[in-house]
Amino acid sequence: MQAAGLWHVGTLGSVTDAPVVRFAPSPTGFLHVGSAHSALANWLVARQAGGRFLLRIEDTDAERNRPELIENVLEMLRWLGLGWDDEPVHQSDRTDEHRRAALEMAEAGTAYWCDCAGEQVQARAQERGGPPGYDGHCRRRGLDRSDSTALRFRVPEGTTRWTDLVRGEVSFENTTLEDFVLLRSSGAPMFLLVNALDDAHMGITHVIRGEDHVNGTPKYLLILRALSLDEPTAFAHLPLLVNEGRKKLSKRRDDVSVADYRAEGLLPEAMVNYLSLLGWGPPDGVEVRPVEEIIELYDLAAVNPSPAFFDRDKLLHVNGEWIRSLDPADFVARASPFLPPGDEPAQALAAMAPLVQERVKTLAEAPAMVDFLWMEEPPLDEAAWDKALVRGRAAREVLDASLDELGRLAEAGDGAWVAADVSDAVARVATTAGLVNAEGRPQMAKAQAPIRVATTGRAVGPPLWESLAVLGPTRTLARLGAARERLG
RNA sequence: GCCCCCGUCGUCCAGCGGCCCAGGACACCGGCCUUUCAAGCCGGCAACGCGGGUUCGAAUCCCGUCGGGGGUACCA
Repeated sequence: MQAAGLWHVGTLGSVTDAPVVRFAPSPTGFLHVGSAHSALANWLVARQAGGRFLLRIEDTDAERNRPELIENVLEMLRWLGLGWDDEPVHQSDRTDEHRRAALEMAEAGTAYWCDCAGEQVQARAQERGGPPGYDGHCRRRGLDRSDSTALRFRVPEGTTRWTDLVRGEVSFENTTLEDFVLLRSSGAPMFLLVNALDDAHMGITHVIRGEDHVNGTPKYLLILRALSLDEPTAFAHLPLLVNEGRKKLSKRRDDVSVADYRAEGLLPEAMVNYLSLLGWGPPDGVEVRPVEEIIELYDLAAVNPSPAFFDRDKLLHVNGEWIRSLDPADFVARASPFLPPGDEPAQALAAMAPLVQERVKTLAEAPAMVDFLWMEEPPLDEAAWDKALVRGRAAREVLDASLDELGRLAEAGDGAWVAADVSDAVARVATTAGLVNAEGRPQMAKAQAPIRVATTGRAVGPPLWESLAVLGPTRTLARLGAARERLG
């Protein structure tokens, strides 16, 4: 909340009191976690200060543009709960406007036409042994527009600086900036031009984006100044999200698709919560908390400028906490897309929900915890069978005694039984099978193992008494009998 | 190469000149609890890159150095 005052610093008056921010994805891939991180920061700032969070689709690259991906981006933002204001702006709709501004610069002399081919530029750079990049060859040639000329910005002398909310003062000597291209020879406007123009057009007050845009910022600023357009009141360059090799997260190497995380059973609350923790931490140290609180506490000025490792383990931990905090009915509803179709799986999960919630880190893990309840023959973990039934001590005795004790309980129970009675019966089984400790107490851990594998197919799972209570006497006894037979 | 940014436990975050022989979280290790597995609780391991300065006093300020990253397209 301390940061609230920041919105007013350097503004000219009451008009810009509430921040106007934007998320500007280019539809060249699925929304990835790095973009989501930026989108979240923008959204938080807008929601915190009663501002507006706008969307702009940067679709000016006709080559790589994949319109169908726009829908993925929007869907993921919706899933994350990062709702936007107004209709998304499509950059490609404003091309005429962009071109007009570029021509205006050509007219004013702040930009000039250049017919150098890329190879020529490179060759000259190599020849003079200097740094690669454009050398200003056409600066004074006074070329006219043609279908083989690109428009380049005439970088002025001086120093370009700005105050970054995350990084403090940042400055560039303009001599280190090359005369970059504004308009391709095809007439298509370039990213930097379009980006700056559209931000001005949309009245963006706070440009919040990844650190990879730092180097483009002086050019962005220079363009706005050449056109006498209003500059944003603040910039914030967020830390990059990196992989274990400390490299920027990339689509090729890393698991970055938000859609994939959703498919893995991450809760959007957990995703947003975890993302907020990269580069920032709440002042009170409470990490897992509702987004409403994060909105209140988030502060760009407190964001750590160094790169942050996207730690899957911690993400999963946060997700586990969120899953455990869910109301059981809500948990079942959210996990249902991960269940096989039909009423049975849903009912099985509902019957065991609280016990399952405590044991999974993702929704996708839930079905395997209760599949023995709806499957006629649950998949058998051979290693578990071998350990508990073949090599396990007194396995036959346990099964025999179980058939006996649980059979008696079933008869008394008239088709159903309760967990406490199952527990008592297994205690008697342990004693019968000789599984007792020095004090003569039944060793429940040992006794439950063969029964668990025989009835659920696995060595681990939810508490057995409750599991068998839901499974019911008929199926429990049938499976115990089958296991006994298989053992021989 | 050049430009820019960054540098506290393995990882994320706290620390903004004395409260720090550095705190929390994840991971890891041990213990307790316990019908398995989890969860929970208790405990442990583990960091201020290095060198100079400034100061009575530096993780905190300055300089340098080393290291890492990002950018350097008629991609966005």
